[in-house]
Amino acid sequence: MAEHPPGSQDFIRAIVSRDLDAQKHGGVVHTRFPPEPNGYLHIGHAKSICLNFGIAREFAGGLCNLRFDDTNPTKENMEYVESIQEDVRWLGFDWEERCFFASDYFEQFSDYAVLLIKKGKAYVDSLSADDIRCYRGTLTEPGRESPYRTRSVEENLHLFAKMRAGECEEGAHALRARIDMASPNINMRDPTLYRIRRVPHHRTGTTWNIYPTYDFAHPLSDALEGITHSLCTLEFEDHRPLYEWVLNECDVACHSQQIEFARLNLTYTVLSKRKLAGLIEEGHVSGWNDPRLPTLMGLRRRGYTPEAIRRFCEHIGVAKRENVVDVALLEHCVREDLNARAQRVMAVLRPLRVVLTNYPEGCVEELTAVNNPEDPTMGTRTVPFSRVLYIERDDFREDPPKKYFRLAPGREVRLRYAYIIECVDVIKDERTGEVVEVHCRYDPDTKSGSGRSARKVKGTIHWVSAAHALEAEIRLFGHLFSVPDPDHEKAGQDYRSLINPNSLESVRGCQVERALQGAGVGQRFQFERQGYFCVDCDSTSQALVLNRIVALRDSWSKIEHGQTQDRR
RNA sequence: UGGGGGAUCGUCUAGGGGCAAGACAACAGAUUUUGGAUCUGUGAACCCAGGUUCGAUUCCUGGUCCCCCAGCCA
Repeated sequence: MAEHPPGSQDFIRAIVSRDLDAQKHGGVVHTRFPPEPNGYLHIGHAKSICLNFGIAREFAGGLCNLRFDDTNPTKENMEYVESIQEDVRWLGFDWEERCFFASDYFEQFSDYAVLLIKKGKAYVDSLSADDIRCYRGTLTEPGRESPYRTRSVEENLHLFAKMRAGECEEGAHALRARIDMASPNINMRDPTLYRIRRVPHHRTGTTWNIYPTYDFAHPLSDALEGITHSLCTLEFEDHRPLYEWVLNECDVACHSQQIEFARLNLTYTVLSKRKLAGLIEEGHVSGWNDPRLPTLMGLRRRGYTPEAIRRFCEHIGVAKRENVVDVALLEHCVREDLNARAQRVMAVLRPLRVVLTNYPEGCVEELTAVNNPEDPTMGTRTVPFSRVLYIERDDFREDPPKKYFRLAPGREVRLRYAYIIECVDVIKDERTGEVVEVHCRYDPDTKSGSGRSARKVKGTIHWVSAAHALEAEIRLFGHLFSVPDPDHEKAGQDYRSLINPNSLESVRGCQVERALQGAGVGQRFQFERQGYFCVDCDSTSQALVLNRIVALRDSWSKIEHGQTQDRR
């Protein structure tokens, strides 16, 4: 069921509801997600997937097909087909037995082309591509009719057969719709229906020498599959009259309705295939699954959950106006999801050695820690505690600023799940002045959960027992671009010049809690006070590697930044 | 200066002749053994000008600005 309250569904669902109520299309809704297998899916595609599959799921009897729009063999291949299938499945959608390919319909498309020729609605043009462009006119001037426009039906049939039989060179001819060269809509100025491409197709091999264009194949594919609502992005809006023309002239039984919506844009990233490919080719990122990329494989590797992405897609809605969604909303959605599900664990990214001078040497206590305070059914675990610990370097300041609640000389903090400690000494490197170790005294009466001490301290910090910790590499990601709208380059500016040079920081020598022992690739954790992390595919049993999915909200950093600004 | 779309808080999205709603973000407070989470609160918008109307963000007219289209790409 739609989770949208009545009266607040998006305009597409409103149309579907209305059509269903009116018993249009026999009272059913049937959508499709129609990617071209020429690249990998990104979060913008997720919006379309969630829309199409979501509508099918929400309305009784609804169905959604996966359909590969594989009409251009020069750009497409099976690797993309497989990765797209994997991504759609991962996102949580099921096309059941309805995975189709436009190439499945090539024979029927060809029959329809012949039908159009016979009706005098299509002709073989022998102008070159350049000439066709010249004849097309401009935005303000009408086009001119091709000299080949008046060929006889017989000649058109004959030439089309030759094209199909592979007897013509690429570019020698093209099949065009005979519509109106003076149309103010350029798409209606005798658009190309078929072109010659003498290259093997990833599914049909060398059986075809001609391939239909999107404008011809798409409406017919929809008709053949019984699609009721054909959802696409705004740039196809002025193709709609052509979509209608093809359906009408081919006299198909099913006449679906094309509805356009605005594609997704996200701050601090790019979503165009061209720009994403550029980032990879030029080595700005490591590949299509680089965790900084908004590709589904990148987000998956980073640790994003399908639930979070689906929730995000619900949040952003569907409308016709151009939009740029704040990436903070995406981040909010993962946090919301992972807060409820991720096991808590302590991990120190930048270790500072702490010695508890009054803690017995060689003693190890096993302390009880809660796995997820949001979900008691996740139980507890035990964490080893001993005389030498690591804490976060950030959690100690020799000269603490105002409102800093963590450790500093003479100050007290609680160690999470353990004791209150007081800093009694600071050991520095004599040459660099760097703090290398902190000496503290622990108060045995303040053991967590003992209830013996009513003492309150302002801060609680995480820690790890030096002797028991595991070492790990942890990758921190920032935005890929340093400006919120890298797509709107100022004049003379290239999006590449807006790349954030510090979008990846790899931190080695991190010390993580024993509980991470044996964690498998893809497993997610909350590192207390820090964020959500996911075991990367580079991780091995010998060398743990984790990605930071997203940091926890950090109100201290805001306070601190505010303080530094005030000091100006 | 052709055609097609669009314009509501900083962002995204609702609403539709009669109090402009929600989410994210921001800010403030409560709470807290995660400066997390949670809770409460605050600030924040109808592109402009006319017209119709008791009343217009909504309807009408005229502007302005933004996006898309001249692939044998999708």
